[in-house]
Amino acid sequence: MKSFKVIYRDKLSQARVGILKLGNLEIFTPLFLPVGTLGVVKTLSYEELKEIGVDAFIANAYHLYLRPGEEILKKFCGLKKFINWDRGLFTDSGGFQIYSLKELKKITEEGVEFRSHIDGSKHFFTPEKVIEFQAVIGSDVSVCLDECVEYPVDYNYAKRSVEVTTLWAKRCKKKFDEIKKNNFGNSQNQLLFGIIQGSVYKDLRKKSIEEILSIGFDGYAIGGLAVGEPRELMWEVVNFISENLSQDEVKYIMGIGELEDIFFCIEKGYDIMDCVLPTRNGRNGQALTSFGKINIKNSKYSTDESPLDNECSCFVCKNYSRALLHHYYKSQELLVLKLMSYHNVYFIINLFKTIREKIIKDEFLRFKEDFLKKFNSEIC
RNA sequence: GGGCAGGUGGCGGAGUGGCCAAUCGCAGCAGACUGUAAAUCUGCCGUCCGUUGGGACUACGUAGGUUCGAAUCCUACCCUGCCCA
Repeated sequence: MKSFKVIYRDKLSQARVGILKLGNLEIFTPLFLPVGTLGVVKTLSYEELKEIGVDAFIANAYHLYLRPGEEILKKFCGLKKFINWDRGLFTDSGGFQIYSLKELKKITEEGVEFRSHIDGSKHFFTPEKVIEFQAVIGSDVSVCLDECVEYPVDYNYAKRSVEVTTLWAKRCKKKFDEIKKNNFGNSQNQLLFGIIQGSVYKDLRKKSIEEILSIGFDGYAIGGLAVGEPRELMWEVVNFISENLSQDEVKYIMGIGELEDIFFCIEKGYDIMDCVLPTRNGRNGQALTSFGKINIKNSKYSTDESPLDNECSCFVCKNYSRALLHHYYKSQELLVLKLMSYHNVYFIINLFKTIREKIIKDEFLRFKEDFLKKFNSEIC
């Protein structure tokens, strides 16, 4: 029983619209996942996420392991029950933390030892443990433990990380099947995605694709991109991977969130992406608008009566002027963090919705061109 | 009227003869952020010139003085706070 089905393919590009089945849920792709590392999309309530139209978000196993921790999640029968969220939930394995917590980790073939960024305590994560813990979390989609390497990284190290990632993927898959058989965990229909690594080296990407594909997963995630490499290089790799991955599988490109990159990836046939940018940048004062990005901290907005984006219909744009948001930001009024996050998530979720509509009408490429032209005009 | 403490860049507050255009914090100005150690981080922040190295000018209450050299020492004055009368 396949959990993913393409329902429409763009005639002019590889963009497609699909349906991802997560238990009883049916979610349309291309899908954008806001990031809710600790089980919450920072500043936003679950009611607000639903109001915006968020179908799924992604939480993080490493962070949830440190707090609230396994016991609490077991007690509440998983994260979805704990937070009372009945839409989609993805979890990341902690592979990204191998990259982002690089001073606090020690990696071996067996697994990875983290020193907690909270109290310095040591924790050893094996592929099996990460799978087991994601079962406890009860996410709809879990991912394998992988080694996300930084950029630049030398070829030999990248090669080794591909090997480790493959080795771990096999162990993850084995543990996952075991868990399914024993009916362990808090998700009846959890899926497991494999992760492809290989940095910017095409032969390594190819090797990783072949190895991960041969293990066989419910979907395929692409990791290790958008970690500092030049955009052109990233696009080249994105394109290469797309050409070498089966077009029938669901493809999840991890960590992508700049609008130009989102359009590029969708055009190349990727179905799912996630990013902290709408929320993090929102908290840092940046708003996405139809006419480009604006930084609400800038003094020029102190008297601006217009909304963040006069083409946006979110409640923030209906009720709050740029001047007011500027005032809140300058006064460190906490409400602004929510308002900015809300708008940005709304903006991007809405954009994905429009993109799906445009794909079905074979207007994706034209829409992409028009949208980016306007977005880069920066007349806001 | 007397005593004590003090007056430093938009504010707070270091400095107490050369390394001082002056630590630091705040405020201000701008930039960054791509599977969140992020309500974070970085840069600028006397004026003018220079892409950089740097240069010129004006400045530590006011006015004088000592000194090769003063925000720093001396004199007078002005002002602020506290205490006494």
